[in-house]
Amino acid sequence: MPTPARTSVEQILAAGRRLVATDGLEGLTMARVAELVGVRAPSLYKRVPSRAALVRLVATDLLAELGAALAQGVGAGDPEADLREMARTLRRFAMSESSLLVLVFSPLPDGMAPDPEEVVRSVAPLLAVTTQLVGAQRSLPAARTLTAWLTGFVRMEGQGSFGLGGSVDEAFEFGLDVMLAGLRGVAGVS
Amino acid sequence: MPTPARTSVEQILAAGRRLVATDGLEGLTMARVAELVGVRAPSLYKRVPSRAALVRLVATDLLAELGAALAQGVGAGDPEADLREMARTLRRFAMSESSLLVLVFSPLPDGMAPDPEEVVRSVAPLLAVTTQLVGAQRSLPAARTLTAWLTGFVRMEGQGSFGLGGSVDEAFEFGLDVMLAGLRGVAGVS
DNA sequence: ACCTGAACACCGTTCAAGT
DNA sequence: ACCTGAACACCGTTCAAGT
Repeated sequence: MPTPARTSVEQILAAGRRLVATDGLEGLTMARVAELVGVRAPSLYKRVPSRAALVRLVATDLLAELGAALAQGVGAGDPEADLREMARTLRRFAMSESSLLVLVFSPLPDGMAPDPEEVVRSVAPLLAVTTQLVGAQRSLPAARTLTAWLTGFVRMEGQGSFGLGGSVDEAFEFGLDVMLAGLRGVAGVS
Repeated sequence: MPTPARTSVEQILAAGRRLVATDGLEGLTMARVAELVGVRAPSLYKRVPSRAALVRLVATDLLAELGAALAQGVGAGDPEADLREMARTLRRFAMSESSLLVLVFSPLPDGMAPDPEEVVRSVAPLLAVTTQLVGAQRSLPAARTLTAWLTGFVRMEGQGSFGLGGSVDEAFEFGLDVMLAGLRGVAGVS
């Protein structure tokens, strides 16, 4: 006699996301997720193969959101303006979801890292802009330089690692100036 | 009747470090540490207040090692050469201890992050060089730009996030060129 | 077909009891 | 003074039993 489903992957995902946001990654336990969706822990395994898979689901979900935000701010202006816009968008996103950042810009145990395909997709807008800036041959190292700086920066900011005082806003804009001046410089030498 | 100590903080620290290196942070459990040092888990609490404190100890230890390596390569040449040297030293260190990287360049749960004082000390050589490059007023944002890029890069490399092919060595040297050209550029405008 | 309680092997941590 | 077994409250996960 089939009994009706009492929850769904969507509900479980939302509960997982809420727990990571409020209590960090270690706050996402199967028992607490189950409680939030109104079911017992073993039932979760009908929808999700493991806790690691659930973490991965939340991370991928978050990354897709970031990718959508990035893609939105691209297109109109010149490449430098586009890049500034995207960088600020990424930082804004990271700050608004700072408690979830651990899922996207940090190393996760095996099996919890977000879907690599989604990673590539979310970074695509950045790669498009660097191609315009430094040409196709150098676009890959340029995008890597840019993403390394960006992810390093937002992780440090989200973690509160800027402990020496001074304006973090200023440091971000300064960094943006350095990146653009530097990309201009190496592009000119080519 | 006092019984002789059967282990030490040093042994416990070494065991913790070995476990993180081989099995990641989650592989460091009190039971396994105890087994490695030849004691039962409860005895560890005579030397170390908690697992979190032990993780923090390992992280601080590792960071001190990095700081020593950085300080070593500084001094002789011009500031740009010093910076290149230090950047490569940091990357080499990160690669050689890639499995321990999670302790130094990643967000850790509260209470596990390395001693902030040690963080400041380890970064001091970098700050000294950026001061020479861009002047005292801009040295803080410059150092932040640099460390953001460096930590972002080594974390991505250690995590294997450079999945699109291409030479990672080249991307690092390219990034170094961008940073130096960029710092030169903004310094000139001052 | 889904949900449940019971169970298993693990955690970190505390503590009374031994020496 | 240090070490230990036992215990506690928690994990993730499996599974037979219920509906």
